[in-house]
Amino acid sequence: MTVEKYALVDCNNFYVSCERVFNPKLAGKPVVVLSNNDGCVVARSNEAKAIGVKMGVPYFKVAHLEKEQGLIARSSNYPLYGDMSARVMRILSQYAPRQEVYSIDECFLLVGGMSEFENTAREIRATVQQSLGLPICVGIAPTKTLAKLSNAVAKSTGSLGGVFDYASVSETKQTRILRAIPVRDVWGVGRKLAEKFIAMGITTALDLRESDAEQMGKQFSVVTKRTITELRGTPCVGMEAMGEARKHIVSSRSFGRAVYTLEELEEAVTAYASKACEKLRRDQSVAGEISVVIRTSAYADDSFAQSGEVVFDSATDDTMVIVRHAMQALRDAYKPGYAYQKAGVTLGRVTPREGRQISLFSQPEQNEKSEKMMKALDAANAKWGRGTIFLAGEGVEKSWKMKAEHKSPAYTSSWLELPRVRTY
DNA sequence: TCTGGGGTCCTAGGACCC
DNA sequence: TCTGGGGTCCTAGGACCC
Repeated sequence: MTVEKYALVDCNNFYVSCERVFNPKLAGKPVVVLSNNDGCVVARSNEAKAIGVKMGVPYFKVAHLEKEQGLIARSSNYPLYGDMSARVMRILSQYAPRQEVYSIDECFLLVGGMSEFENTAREIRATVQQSLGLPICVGIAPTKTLAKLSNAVAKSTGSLGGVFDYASVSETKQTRILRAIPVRDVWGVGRKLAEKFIAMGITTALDLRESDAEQMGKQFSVVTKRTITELRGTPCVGMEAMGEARKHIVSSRSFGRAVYTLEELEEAVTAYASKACEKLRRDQSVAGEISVVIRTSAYADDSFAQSGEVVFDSATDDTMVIVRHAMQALRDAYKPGYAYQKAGVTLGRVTPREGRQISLFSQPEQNEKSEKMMKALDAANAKWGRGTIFLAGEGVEKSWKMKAEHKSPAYTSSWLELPRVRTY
């Protein structure tokens, strides 16, 4: 019988590491990458962690560290991170029969039948460092939940050299490891659950492992029961199939300043809906419904949010049709007199394009025409860069656009922004 | 002054049906 | 005024993830 074995490979401080690849001056310094709109800290170098910058903190609260401690902030550059991610994942995929890309910076590998994956993991680590300049860590264990924890151990214990195999240590040692991990740090235990667990006296990963799985399952949910079972070494969360299309597609952004008028909201929502449609077509899907949300700052005392929805007669991927529905949904939601800070568009009832239901009332010529138009639009934007062709409704000034004041160039995905190499 | 964005899954409860 | 029981489906909302 083969024992299940999972490896979780995770890039260290991924966004910061990507920035450092193209800007070596950032090495060894406290660096953070900010969320869209330069709002919150979403990635930190070890040096930034060391001077006390917390994950998710609003940047204005730590900006004083620029002067005091030499903290460096970068705006997020998702085209760069996405491209680097694809390169890492391609390399990793070569080392195991099955790969599940779990997020932009981590993936699971199913390494069940492979003996001694630990050595392979070290080789992977060296390869990624050598070819991309990105540091990674690998956790290996009989379940995904334990692989996540093992990865954290690999990351926090310098002497391990970035790789830790849970099964390679004694049960006593395993118990000691779990005792040192706060229950909040277990995969699947969020803030709310952690509060409840702690109130029950379950404060560590070990406490959770030793709790009554049946009883906890009844009291909370099957998710909790699965987590407990996985902590005991019995896998219940398998590998997800790759390439399944999303069921919802969201495009939302905060504005760089407050927005009051319907006209400006129309521009923003047109832009967001167009972007969602691009994702939709890339997935080879069609959508049957759109909802538009507009909101004021969530942190204001009188915060206000309203949404509108439109269900389509037939599912479509046509930007112009969808934008028209989006405008309807927006007008349903809009109330004058508010300082809007954010708008978002969600496409719902998303299904594969193949085998979709065509409305009884639509004309085939119409469909063909729209298909050609969308193909041309996507091709132009792929060739000459996003935003080469866009609907006039997006507006040209876009004065509501988000802030990105510390942005690095799109080194790997735009011909105009390639890094320059100087020789002497 | 300044607080992200994009997903998934699970559950409870209502609607509806026989 | 009295007034069954059980099943399914759908949706909204909550919790989680990175």
